[in-house]
Amino acid sequence: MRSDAERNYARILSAAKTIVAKQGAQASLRDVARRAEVGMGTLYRHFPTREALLETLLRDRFEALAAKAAALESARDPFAALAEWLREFLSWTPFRGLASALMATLSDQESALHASCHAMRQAVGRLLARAQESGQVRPEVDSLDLFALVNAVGWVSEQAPDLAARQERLLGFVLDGLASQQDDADSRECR
Amino acid sequence: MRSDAERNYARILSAAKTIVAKQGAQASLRDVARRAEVGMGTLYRHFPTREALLETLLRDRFEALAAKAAALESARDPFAALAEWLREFLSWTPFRGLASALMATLSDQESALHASCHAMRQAVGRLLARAQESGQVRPEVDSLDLFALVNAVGWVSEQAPDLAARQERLLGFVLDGLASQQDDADSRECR
DNA sequence: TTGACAAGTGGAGCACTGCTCCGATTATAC
DNA sequence: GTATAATCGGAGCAGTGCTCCACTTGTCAA
Repeated sequence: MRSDAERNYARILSAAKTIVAKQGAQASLRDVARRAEVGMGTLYRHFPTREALLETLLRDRFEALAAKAAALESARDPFAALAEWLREFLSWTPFRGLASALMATLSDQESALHASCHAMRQAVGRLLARAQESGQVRPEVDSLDLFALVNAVGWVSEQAPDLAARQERLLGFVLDGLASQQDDADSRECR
Repeated sequence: MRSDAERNYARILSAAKTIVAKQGAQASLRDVARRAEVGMGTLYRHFPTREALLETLLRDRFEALAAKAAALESARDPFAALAEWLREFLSWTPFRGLASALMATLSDQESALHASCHAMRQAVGRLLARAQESGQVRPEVDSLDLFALVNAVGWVSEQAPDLAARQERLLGFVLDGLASQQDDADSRECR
């Protein structure tokens, strides 16, 4: 890559990081270009779609989360490991619209983000399987359920500050819902 | 109201219903005006904000849901009543972006939608309280938790058709998470 | 050191958006 | 039939995503 191209690439990424953090995933790309002191053409040359830009911003973190999941696979308590990973996942909210972007990549195989978080999803899938094998999580839960619900909690947190403050609590409810249940609806009534 | 104004009001609402169902809450208002065969000025005269338009589209349904909640207050099994209401709530997905719009109204007291669904939220709050009094739902859950989680499930369903197909299932997990828990994390490990 | 030239740049331009404004129109009351 | 206030419609403004291409510039062989 030519040296000026490399410089611009870095400038764009840096500008995008700031602006996306402030305005969310729907930030104006013109604003990004402006802040990077670069033309629209240059921005689109380096990042042909908005998603490509977001993917580059997120890639490192996805890899780190995948690694974290891999490390937790050997933890003593599989359920606690799963819970820890989910908390870690949710603790990092770089911008509004992340949850939505992540859900969109599930069905869009072409998307840059799809490939980028595939490894992460696989790794957390193994965490889930371990928790199920140990009998701590309901067997009918699959990793799509898990991913959808944790993103749902993330989405709620994006909606308002007072909801973000409840994130831990909501995740707790969801985790309890995924955990193996001793009672069914009928026996619950008898308590 | 002048007769031509009344006619245009109805035309706009009818057009909005169709277009919002197709394009979601972010539908182009120009499209709505075009379909209603009305100028932009006319549309904005009747509905000064996009929210005002959505609110009018939703109002009837909110009232019906509030009534349904009120009716369920005398049900025999409070938990089943709550579950039934939540299922009813989720069964009606008039357009993409509804969940987000509803969450936004929570913090925005000025919004037309805020007033419009206040009664509904109060009614379902009473359903929740009954289920808690009967010991079927954890006492620490409040109606904001409930509203947030049910909207989160609704949001997930908006993201992809195969996720919409899991709506019942996801709601089930969430409901089990809100239900009174017999076991804590330690005892779960022993099973 | 100097061209040659591909690689890279930047911004004008198009079609769209939300929203405002105001001259033209029209339903209605007298 | 006319006065007039209510209503209408679309031009216009500032913004958006994205494309296109004339121009500039870094690189490298001569």
